[in-house]
Amino acid sequence: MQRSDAPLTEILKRHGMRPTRQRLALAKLLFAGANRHVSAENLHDEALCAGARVSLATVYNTLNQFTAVGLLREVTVDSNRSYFDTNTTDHHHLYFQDTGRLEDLQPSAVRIGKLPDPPEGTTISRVDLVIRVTARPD
Amino acid sequence: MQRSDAPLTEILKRHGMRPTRQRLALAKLLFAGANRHVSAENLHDEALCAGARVSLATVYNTLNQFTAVGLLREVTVDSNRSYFDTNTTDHHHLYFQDTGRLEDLQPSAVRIGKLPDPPEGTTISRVDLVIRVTARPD
DNA sequence: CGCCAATTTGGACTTGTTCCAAACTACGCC
DNA sequence: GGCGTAGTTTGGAACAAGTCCAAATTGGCG
Repeated sequence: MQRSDAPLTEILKRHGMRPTRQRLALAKLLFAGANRHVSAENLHDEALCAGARVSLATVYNTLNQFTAVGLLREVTVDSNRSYFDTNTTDHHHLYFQDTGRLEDLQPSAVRIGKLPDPPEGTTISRVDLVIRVTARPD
Repeated sequence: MQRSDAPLTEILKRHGMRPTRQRLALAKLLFAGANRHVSAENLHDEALCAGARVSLATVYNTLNQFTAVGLLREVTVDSNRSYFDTNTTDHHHLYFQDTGRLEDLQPSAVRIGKLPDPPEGTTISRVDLVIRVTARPD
């Protein structure tokens, strides 16, 4: 509860969430280091290993709340599982179909040259581009 | 069983599948008219309404088989449900987040100007681009 | 016509996720 | 520092999409 949790506490408060033990533990795992891609089960396991007592239900709640306030972004690459990305800036993804691994692409790595106008009465909320790769078949 | 099912029968055979009553009925719904996007439940309902006796399990089997042989293509836009697209040519998608509606974009509507090289030992199997739109908030 | 492998099927099962009511806790107030 | 209460957490039930399975059916060939 000491150490550098202060900034995390601040972040949670700023988004209108109480800095509970569980949210802090998850936030620490998510935002402590480099950007990451996690699934709920995935993060739950990690939390337990790290000694945090958090239920799976809370992990789901928290991921959804973080996403709702913009701390996370959901990435749809697999129709059986949700992935959450700690990188909420504009970028695209590289997906290894064989392993399920997901990586960010530098925004500069992809250039979209032309997009259609959105249909009348709608606005573009996001443009997702996913490059799917498999092990070379040789 | 008469009429223009002959071509459908042919298509099934050509892909190593027996032209069963169920597969023919589903193929007819899928390939008779314009390109479509369907989910399993969705197509099952439609088949029942059209008077075809097909179980949901068979709809799943058939969609997966059709996809495996390249008659359909799976589109991943929603992490709770799989969509299948009868348009297997190269193109992208427009997704109405409010309604769940999915539309094809003309290949010419989007131009991807630059793509990174795939990592060593992998090949790009597909590049999926989805434009997500919502009702304009005004 | 009859056989056999391919197919279909209902129902059980699995997996990912949400729901719920009861227990717990952060935090403002005195 | 205790208290009260609204916000949180939780285990377990509930749900939904999809797969599996063993038994029944059927297409196609001889």
